[in-house]
Amino acid sequence: MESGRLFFDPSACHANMLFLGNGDAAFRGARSMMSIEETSKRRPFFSSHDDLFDEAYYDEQLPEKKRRLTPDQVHMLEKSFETENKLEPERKTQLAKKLGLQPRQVAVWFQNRRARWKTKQLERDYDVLKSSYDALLSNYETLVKENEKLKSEVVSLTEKVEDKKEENKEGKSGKKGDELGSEMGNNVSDILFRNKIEDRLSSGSGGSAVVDDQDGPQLVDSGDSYFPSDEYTGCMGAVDGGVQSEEEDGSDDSRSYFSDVLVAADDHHQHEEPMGWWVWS
DNA sequence: TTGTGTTTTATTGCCTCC
DNA sequence: GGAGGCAATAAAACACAA
Repeated sequence: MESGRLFFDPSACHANMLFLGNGDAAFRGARSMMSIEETSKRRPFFSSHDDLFDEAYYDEQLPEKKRRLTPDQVHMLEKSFETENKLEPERKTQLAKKLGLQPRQVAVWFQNRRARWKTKQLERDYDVLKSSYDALLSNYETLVKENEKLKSEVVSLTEKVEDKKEENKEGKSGKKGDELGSEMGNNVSDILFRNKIEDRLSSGSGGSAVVDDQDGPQLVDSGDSYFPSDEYTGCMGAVDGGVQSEEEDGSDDSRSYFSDVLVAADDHHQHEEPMGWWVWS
């Protein structure tokens, strides 16, 4: 990208917090003035904060290349980032003074830190979505199996009914064929009805929405939500607890990176209930 | 030691907001 | 128009296996 690079000059910083001044604009204006005749001399990174102001060192090692911040500096920046991930000018100046850095460096650090946070957030969002998808898929597969089972039950009972009808036609039964058929039919209805009730009770749902083994879950528009709320909440609760962790929120905006998109999609589908579970607090 | 992959620091250009 | 944010990118610093 760029042909000439600019390097932080700690000696200049030491002398006067640098000619760049406080603002990024000043930096941007002034940066073209800086030359980059680099030396190949390098120094690892500061081993302590005091090294920053080790004049003797800079006298012999100028100019400097890019170097890492000390663990202490990083720690303080992290703490500051945790409380607020955006940087007002005053705080930037204060932090810079406190850490012996240029305000520009502090600003850049925050910018990069926000980018890292965002990347992590996307990873977390992906994990959440994937777990959610897996749970739904498994639920769907269970329902499909159950559906198959019930269908075969219906087929076998229907066959029995037909057999009985046949028997009756041949006069081997005391009951009339129509009566028997109707009786058996009622039995089938009873079984199906009971199954339905049990299904509702056991799943806690408002009834299975999956009525056919198509390519995926199909919504039967009964006026209910597509996903039974308690079932879904339970699922997401588990997912949520499992995935979020590792990295601090570090911001007042610590919600799912996808939440806006999902809510937007939700609106688009005229869904009445907010998909609150996409958002962690 | 060296090659390679990852992380961190910094720059550039574009965009938005006031 | 200036200030500041972000995405994309460069390049130094670092880690680590071979």
